[in-house]
Amino acid sequence: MLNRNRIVTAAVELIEREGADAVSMRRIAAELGVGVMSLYNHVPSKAALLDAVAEDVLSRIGFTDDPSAHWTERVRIQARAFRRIAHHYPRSTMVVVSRQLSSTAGLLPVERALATLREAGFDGREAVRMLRMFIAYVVGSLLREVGVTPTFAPVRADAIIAEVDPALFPVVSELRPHLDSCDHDEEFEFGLELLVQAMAVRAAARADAQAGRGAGERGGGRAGHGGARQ
Amino acid sequence: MLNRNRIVTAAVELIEREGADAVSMRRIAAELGVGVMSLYNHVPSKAALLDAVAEDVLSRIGFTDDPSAHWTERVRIQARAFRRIAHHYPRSTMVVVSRQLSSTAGLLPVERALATLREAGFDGREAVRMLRMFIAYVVGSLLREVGVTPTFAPVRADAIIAEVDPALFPVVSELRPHLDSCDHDEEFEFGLELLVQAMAVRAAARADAQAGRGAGERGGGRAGHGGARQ
DNA sequence: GCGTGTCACGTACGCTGTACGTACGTCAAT
DNA sequence: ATTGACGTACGTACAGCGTACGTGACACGC
Repeated sequence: MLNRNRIVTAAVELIEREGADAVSMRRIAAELGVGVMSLYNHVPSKAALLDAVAEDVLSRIGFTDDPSAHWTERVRIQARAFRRIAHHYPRSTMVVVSRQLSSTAGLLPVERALATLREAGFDGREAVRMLRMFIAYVVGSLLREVGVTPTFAPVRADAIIAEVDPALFPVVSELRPHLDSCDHDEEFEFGLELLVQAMAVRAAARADAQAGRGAGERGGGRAGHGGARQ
Repeated sequence: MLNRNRIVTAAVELIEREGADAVSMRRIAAELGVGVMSLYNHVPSKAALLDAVAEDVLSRIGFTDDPSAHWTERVRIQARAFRRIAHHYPRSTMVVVSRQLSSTAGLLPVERALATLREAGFDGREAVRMLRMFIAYVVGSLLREVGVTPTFAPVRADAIIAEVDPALFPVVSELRPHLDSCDHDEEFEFGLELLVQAMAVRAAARADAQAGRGAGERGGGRAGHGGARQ
């Protein structure tokens, strides 16, 4: 018996196996051993099917939230959970990312993330902003890692190796070794840590401000801010 | 006379006017008043044409680099230049982002960015990492802004407004006003500022470490770090 | 038995990218 | 002046696409 779930699963498998370009209704139908039009009894259109694929992948994000952990660690864990899924379904991730989906799938991650941020001491407005910034970073990173980089990220290596003119691009030329290689895990963790620390500084600044003016001038967040601005 | 540039330009215009889905070789040919196959005298395939589109858009990034400005401000300016282009060619930006291109177009931005980061005091390895992190954030932000959000970012607003169950998603439900609205400029600047500050803290920490151990324990970046970690 | 629904299917239409053959310039060598 | 090569534009043709539509097989409450 054909049903929506079987179709979506077949689509995900096909995407991972042969890439998003290989996906066609005929191909999926063949994969399932049914006629093409039978699919349309369960899925209104190909676009809707791809939306369902995105939703499906997103819903697979595993949550092992540990409420006893420090909020900074919980943020890291959630970011890594997202990333793990993307690595498990790399090609489908591209579908997720390049598709505007309006469903409530993946709302659970948002709920958890916002709760964590509220716990960290941010008000609603700030929590949402932090979340959006975080998602931007994670999504951007995945886009690079998963192979569909905007540009120049891990760089095509060998292909261009001799093409860069040191006179025109001295810095790029000098840093080529670092540009050519890219340890995705390290890079991700580096940015993650930077972001978490930045958030923590903000949180500390908030706490200071709320704790009253008296001790407000102590070193911590304040000095960090000053150093940053000048 | 037909040539590659006219074709690429027509493609970009068509994408912006009617969306990437509307792009077909026949459509572009019609737009230029030529036969379909004539295009193939100047462009090897549709995929190559889209690569050319990406390259073209990327090369339009305007650079008003001000070497006299503080490096933090230069970072902001470069990020905003990237973003401006994306807003000028929103639909083409999606093409840029969802396409692995290996050309050296857009290498100039990289050169400038790396130079700026070196100037800020980062070594090669760190500069590259900072750049990658930055690109990830900017690209992720643009993906959200340009309309093809991975998920839940500005949220489809009205459509879901009643759908969220406050019992299941208390925090999302509570923060709905903030989730529904999204001032892209503000959000972008918020994340940008956070990142720049985080980078500045890192740079300051580096400077401290290099300046010798004696004054290493002074307030600034150090205290900021401490606060962040605990 | 008989409507009424659901589900798988086949056919058909208009679209796609592009391989291939053709026809018409222009330029170089004869 | 004639010839040949070459580059460019074009038309035709083919395989594949998404999907609208109609048909037939089966299960159900009456």
